[in-house]
Amino acid sequence: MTRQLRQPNDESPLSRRLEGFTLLDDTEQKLVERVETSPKRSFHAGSRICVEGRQFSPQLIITGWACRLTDLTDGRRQIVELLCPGDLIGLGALAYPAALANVLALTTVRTVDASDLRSALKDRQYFPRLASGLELVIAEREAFLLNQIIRLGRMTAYERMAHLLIELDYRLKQRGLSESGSFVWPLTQEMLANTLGLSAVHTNRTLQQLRREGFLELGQGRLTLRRIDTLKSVAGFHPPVLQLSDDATYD
Amino acid sequence: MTRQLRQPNDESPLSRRLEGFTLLDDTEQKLVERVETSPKRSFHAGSRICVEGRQFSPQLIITGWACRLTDLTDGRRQIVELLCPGDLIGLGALAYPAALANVLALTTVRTVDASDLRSALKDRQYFPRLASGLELVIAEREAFLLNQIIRLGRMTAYERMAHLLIELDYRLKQRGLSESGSFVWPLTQEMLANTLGLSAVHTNRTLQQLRREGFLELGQGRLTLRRIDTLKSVAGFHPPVLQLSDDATYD
DNA sequence: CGCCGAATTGACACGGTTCAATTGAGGTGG
DNA sequence: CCACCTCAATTGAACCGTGTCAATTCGGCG
Repeated sequence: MTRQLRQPNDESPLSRRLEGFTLLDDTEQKLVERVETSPKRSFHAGSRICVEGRQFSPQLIITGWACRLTDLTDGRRQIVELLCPGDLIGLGALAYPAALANVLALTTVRTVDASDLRSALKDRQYFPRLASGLELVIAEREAFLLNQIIRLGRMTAYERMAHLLIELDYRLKQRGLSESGSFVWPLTQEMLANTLGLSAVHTNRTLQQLRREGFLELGQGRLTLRRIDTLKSVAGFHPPVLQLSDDATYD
Repeated sequence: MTRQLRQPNDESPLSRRLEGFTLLDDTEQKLVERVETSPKRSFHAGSRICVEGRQFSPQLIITGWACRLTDLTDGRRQIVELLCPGDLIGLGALAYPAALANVLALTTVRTVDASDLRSALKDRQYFPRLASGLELVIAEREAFLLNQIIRLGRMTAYERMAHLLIELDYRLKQRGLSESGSFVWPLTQEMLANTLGLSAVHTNRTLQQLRREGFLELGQGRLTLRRIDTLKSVAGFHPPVLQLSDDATYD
């Protein structure tokens, strides 16, 4: 069974990610492909993929964007992280307990069951490289959570936005979903505001400033970053340093 | 070998935490105790426990406080999470790669090697309950990271501070290190500011307001929270909902 | 063509920052 | 045991980044 040629918008975002992290053997590759092609669960925009405090089965996003968010009692709302194709839900701790936050579909989202990936993580001896790869996926996710904390805690609105957009480009590129800084942009300015910890109005103004300065273009559902290198240094963005640990040479 | 009576400030903070999560069998209990009593590594206040981008071995904090932080190029600094006795460093992803952020000792810190705990997590079949307990520890840590994001993104200075202090009380109580809202307080106002994403000046003023209103007392290295229930509702604090998942009854 | 949610704009208020002094408290050496 | 040093805590005043409120415009879709 030969590997199929991949289309620019194919449906194996996780395979792509893992390719960048580690070399899987044939069995592992097949396993991931089987997971990615298994029957999809579909959620329409605005529906809840999982509910805070309720158990749920681990899932892998194949298409569409979602987010994890928390609502405060008075209507304030914070998006904790954005989830794109290739992201896993509920694989952080292995035997994940209840969902720690709501997960909301931002567009139509299709997911597959990721229990088999969880098993591979648990019984790492059977699929050692896959397990290592998934651990890097998890570690990378943590790095992005830390980024979110830095953004909200110590950056100006302008820096926050630049930093987030660069991070998104970085993440999407890994999965073959961004080319030369251009990717689909399904986010409402209100959602973006809830991600960046800003008001919708100020989000709008900051977006305009970046546009005026020629750092980004927005149109028909796509966002394009220009002069990314300049932007990166403005926002102080550094890709996370991830490497498989060599168990022997710790310190 | 009978269980020793524990002093209020004993050196088995992780055992205490795990007791609250899951019931360990004798072997597992002994394993944890062996880890906790193994030779300590000592760090003096201000020294780095691990450096961003460098590999490090997993460690368990036995005494003292530390923090994970990131420095921006221009001197701004954000503390990502505070680490107290009973917290683990470097167990997030199993085969943790490089450190994602610096870890700095805020007081004198003594740690032990936690490799054996990591092994228990990896090969869960040998110590299933311990592994489950550690997974809850990891999940709880994630919940606190999410809390940090909510605080920084959507709360006022006043709420942030109340929320953080309550969370700390909650965490320390689990480990037998806080009684009726009172615990050691080694943090400088500047460090607190770097945690809350505020300036040191405003941190000072907010602290004073809480004091004036009778919500907290600070003196000789201890912090005491008063009228915690009121504070909890002011800050909207809810303890994380953690439960061992029952693999059979997902949805 | 008309509707509705999203994007945009302007004016104003305020939470929090910055800068610059001053006070306080713990530690050290003479 | 006091004088001194240093770092943390505290205070005041001016400034400014963002939030809020309230319209208005735009854009996609039935």
